[in-house]
Amino acid sequence: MAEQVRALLHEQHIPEPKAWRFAQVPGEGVWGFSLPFFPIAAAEVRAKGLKMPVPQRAQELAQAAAERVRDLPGVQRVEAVRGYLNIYVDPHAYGRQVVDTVLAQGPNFGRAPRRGQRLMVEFSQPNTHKAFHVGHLRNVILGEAVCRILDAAGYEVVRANYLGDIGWHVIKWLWNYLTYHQGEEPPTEDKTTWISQLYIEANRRLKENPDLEPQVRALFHRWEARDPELLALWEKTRQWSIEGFEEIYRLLDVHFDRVYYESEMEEPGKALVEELIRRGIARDLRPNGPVIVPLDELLGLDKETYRTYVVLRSDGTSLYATKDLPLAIQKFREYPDLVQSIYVIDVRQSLYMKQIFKTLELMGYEWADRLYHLAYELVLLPANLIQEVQEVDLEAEAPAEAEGKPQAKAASSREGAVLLDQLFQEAHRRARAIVDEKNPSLPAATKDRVAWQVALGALKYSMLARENTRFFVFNWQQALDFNGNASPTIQYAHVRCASLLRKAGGAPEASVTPQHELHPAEVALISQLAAFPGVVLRAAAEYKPLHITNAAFALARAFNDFYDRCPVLAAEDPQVRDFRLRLVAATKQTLANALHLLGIEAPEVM
RNA sequence: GCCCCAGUAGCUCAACGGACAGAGCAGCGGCCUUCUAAGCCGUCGGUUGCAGGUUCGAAUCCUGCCUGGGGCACCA
Repeated sequence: MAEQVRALLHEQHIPEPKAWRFAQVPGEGVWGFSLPFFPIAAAEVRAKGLKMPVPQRAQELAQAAAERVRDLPGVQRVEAVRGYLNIYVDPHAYGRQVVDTVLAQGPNFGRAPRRGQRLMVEFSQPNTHKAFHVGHLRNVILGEAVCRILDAAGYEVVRANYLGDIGWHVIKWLWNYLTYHQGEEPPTEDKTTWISQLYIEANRRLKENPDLEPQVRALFHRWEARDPELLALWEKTRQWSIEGFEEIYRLLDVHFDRVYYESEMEEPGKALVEELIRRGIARDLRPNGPVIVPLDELLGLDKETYRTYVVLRSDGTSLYATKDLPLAIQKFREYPDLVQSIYVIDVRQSLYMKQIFKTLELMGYEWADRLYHLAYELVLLPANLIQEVQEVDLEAEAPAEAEGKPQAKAASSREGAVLLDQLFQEAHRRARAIVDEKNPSLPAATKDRVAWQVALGALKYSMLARENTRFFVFNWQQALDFNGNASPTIQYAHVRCASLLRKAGGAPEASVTPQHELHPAEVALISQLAAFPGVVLRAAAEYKPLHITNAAFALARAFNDFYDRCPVLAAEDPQVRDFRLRLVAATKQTLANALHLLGIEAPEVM
């Protein structure tokens, strides 16, 4: 269709507008192409020196084009309005085509052809021997959604995790365990909470009694000396942590293809630092200073840009910075064909990430320009939760906020509060209460399952339905708001579709061309379906699940509107009924596909 | 001091340089003997932080400023 119009315009020597939009024309209940003629008009006025307002010339051009396009096959109506050429296509043929496409492609609707390109997404990156809390949740949910979206956009995605399995926090935990909990085992369920309690306890003991610190330092030396007994305990307890994480990942429906360990990067990292020094990229200031990569100096930049990258402590012990270099290299060694290596990491690490990338570039790795930092903002805790946090937050410093200032505090890794288990249980409790209220006749087991689908969906959706780089202020009410622009609205639309299809015994398999005059609600719904594949590509290109949540919500709203206005089962004309049933089936499929990209389940009943 | 991000309805947020800046929540008023009311409709609500600039056209791009948050050598 677009091709035909394009060819015709070309034939008639009418310049072709640059921006092609296939969309509903504002205010109209039908759809078509919308072409603005302003750029051409502007160019013309400039070139020929016409004394004429651009909008007027645009309108003239649009009108001229309209005359030519009018008789094309498939074109139902053409109009030139305020400089736009609107070409309306035959809604019956188009409606059938959209519905047929969705139903033919099924779960693949919205999925692009395979590109034969692989990329890696590193996300989650929890520390072992520590809590996993709401602050970590956004990372996991975002990372997983981005992976699913990239996969749908045709990439082969390698999901990578990077476990912080060593460092002072681990040593502190081990010290507390050895000294006060020798021989204890975690519970079979919710290991993470147990582990995190021991960590909080370790911090409390050390804060209350700083004299104990030499014990911890002594333990660190035993670690450095690779004391076999300590190593064995470390491995065992680390495994508990990992099992705890797996519980959470299972619940969130997240998996990883490759797990890297921080502890494995320590030796290679130190070796790399030596190489950097040898090659004159790094400067060794030991023992009076650290090993640094003076990036701005090396690049001859007068203005502070990359600043100075510290790669090794003055005492020779390693930093995160030491280990991130070999990690990046290891990834490309294993997967040389990666077209991109994405790091889902807190926006505060932006400068640090740039330093890593630049250093790798200076080292001559040709893939350095394929590294990408996907930044996201923190989850904040509002004032009413801070109190709760502080009760268990014995490591963080007391907040010194002024009176009257909006109080929000980052849910940083030091804080134990709002653990995931607590959050999930509360979410489930609330969702279950609503299921009981809305649909009391469901069997208890079904109610329970639906409550999980709704609860997790609401949490995931609330974190994805905003710009990655905007703060997410956590509060129970909003995170678990089941109305409006939230996942239950979308799930509910899916349930309504399922219900209609159940009652009808499924949708007709054969293609149906609607003969009736389509209701504006039907047109709007079909438009939403047609837009979905484009939205997926855009979400992938920008790494923004937000586009998917917006599209899913718009689709759910369009469906609810349709549901309210257009009888399906009760339609008098069997052909209308058949077409609408197929439309319902297509909507159900697209809603399910969209929810899947967000990692959210689509219930059959709720 | 340098750098990054944000500032849009009372609140939380959308909006590919394009048509009248849209949703949800909260408020008010309607719609369930009829396909699940977790829904739908109506209504109220805006000088898109300020001032310039570019453009036929700016919430969007550029410059400056204001406000808030964050980052800047051995934390992770």
